[in-house]
Amino acid sequence: MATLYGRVSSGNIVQQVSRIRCCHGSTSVTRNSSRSLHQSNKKISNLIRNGRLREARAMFDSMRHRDTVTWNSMISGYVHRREIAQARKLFDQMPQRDIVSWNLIVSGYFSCRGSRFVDEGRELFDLMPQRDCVSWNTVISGYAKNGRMDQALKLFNAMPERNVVSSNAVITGFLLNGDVDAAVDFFKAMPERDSASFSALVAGLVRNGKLDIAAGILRECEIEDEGMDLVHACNTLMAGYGQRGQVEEARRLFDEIPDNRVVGDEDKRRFRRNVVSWNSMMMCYVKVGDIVSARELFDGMVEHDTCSWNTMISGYVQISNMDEASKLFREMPSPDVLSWNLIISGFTQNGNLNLAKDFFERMPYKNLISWNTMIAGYEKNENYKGAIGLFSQMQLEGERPDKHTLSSVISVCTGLVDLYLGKQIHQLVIKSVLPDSPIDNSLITMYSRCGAIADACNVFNEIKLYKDVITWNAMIGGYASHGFAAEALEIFKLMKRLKIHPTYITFISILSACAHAGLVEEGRAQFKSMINDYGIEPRVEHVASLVDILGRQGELQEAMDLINTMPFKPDKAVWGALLGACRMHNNVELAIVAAEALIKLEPESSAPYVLLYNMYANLGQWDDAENVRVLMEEKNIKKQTGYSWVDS
DNA sequence: GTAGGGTTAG
Repeated sequence: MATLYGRVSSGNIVQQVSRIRCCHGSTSVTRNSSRSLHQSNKKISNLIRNGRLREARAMFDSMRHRDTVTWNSMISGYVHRREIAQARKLFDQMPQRDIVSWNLIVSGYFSCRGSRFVDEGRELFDLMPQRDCVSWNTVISGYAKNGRMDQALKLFNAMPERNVVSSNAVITGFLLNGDVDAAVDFFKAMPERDSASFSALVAGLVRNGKLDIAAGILRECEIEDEGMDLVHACNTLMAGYGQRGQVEEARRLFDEIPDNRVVGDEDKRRFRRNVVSWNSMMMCYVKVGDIVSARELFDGMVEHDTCSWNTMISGYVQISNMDEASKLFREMPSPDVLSWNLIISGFTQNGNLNLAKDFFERMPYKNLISWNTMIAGYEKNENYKGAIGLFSQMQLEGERPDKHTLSSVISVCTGLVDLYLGKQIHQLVIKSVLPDSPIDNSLITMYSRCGAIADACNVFNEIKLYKDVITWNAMIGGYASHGFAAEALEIFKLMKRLKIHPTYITFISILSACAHAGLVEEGRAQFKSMINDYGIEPRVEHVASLVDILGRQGELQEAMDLINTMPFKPDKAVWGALLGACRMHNNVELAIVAAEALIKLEPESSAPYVLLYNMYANLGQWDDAENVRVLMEEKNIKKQTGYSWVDS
């Protein structure tokens, strides 16, 4: 049965909207209960602010009296979490909607990505019984953020009363679309600016890489807009310099902002450095690894906020100075989740899983990043069992894995060569994550490492989003390692046709494919093409394959010359390839050279001895063969499994 | 309880 005010979700929406009244709370409650209602509302909004939406909802459900503010608070909680369906449900259920309720639900739709939601939000805006400035600005900024500048501008021009907020949203919109000139022109023509206008402009310019334009405007306006608080804008520009490693530029700007530690107002400009200025400058130093300068700033600050401590800690974590990092962690007054996460990731980077786990278990509150850090830590340190254990524990505790979690767990499957588990995780990926190239890439690697080249191929073919170099490398590498040289070369051709630039890793796979398939001329040609067409410097891995290729063809001298002339030290793969070729072509002379080199690199390995022994035996030189065996015994080298004295 | 801008992170 329809209530007095109707339900917006069903029936003729326009008729129902006309019945909706705007009220401000209930008037029929006593003074006492209205006071407690006010208290409850406050509690709910506090819970929501602290991200405890579930508890807020439980409280909401248990309340006997609710007013419009109660409903609105709850809706805002869902809007914040982008749970638009839940928000809409409440909106439809609430007995009385005021203009805030409408603004909330419209903003909810616009902050969900996707044109379906944007259009729905607009539809609701058109249905609103009345609109205020906030309503208009919500929609303008909503359109701007979703790349629909034409509609944003249409509304901007149509709105009855503009304010600075509307204009600031337009600036942000232009810059999100990369329209730098339009943004600057619009900004200069604005009848009124506030500090947020500057922040929006500078932030957008920095995002578009126009740091010089931003610096110029700040300089110009310092005079023009005297008294304006430009510290936010300066901080943003500083951070922009830092992101690009331009520490000197950042420092110059930092030094230009009047020092907040100086007492007495010598400077005419009102704004001063704030904590964020110090933090940003510190971050610049941390980014380039200048920990000494960062620490100097840290010690010179008048007040530290949590971010200052965390930035400093992350600096020490970056240079693996865990003593100093944990010292700061102990000293800081109130570590937050990020501080804990930083310490944990620091310990895992240093291979200290026990300490990391220790901290992880002592955390007062974990978030998704905590779990991801710990799982990735286990994976990187090849403690696969630990990683899997945590993965199931996190799900038991109700934390939903995201793409970072799944990517770590896929790597675990790769490390364990566990196809069964890998397929399960793949199902989970399909269910829970949007298309993502890094995930697809690691799936390809996982499948091919597990020997399931057909599955790898399926993932590769079904990629809808975008195949990057890593995708191609993974697939080519998969084919190469399974001996499918023709397929590897085929998709390599396709990749080049699509103008994807190969990397040195691509050529490692290509050359090894050629070597294993005995494609001598192809291999030579690819090696040359790598250098001449793609300007990629050969590495030792490439040379190893080329030696292999040449050796198989019997060009042992050419292979030896290549080894002698290459600009880096040959490794065991290079000598191993040569030795194998010598064995194939019965060249004892070079075999001795290769074997000796291998023995020098790996004195405890039996493989070179065994190969030499077999060669002599094959040639009937039993005395020499016996010498090798005796030598092995003298050096106490045990034959490893997998090698046979009796060659086929 | 609703609209625009800034620093930290796996």
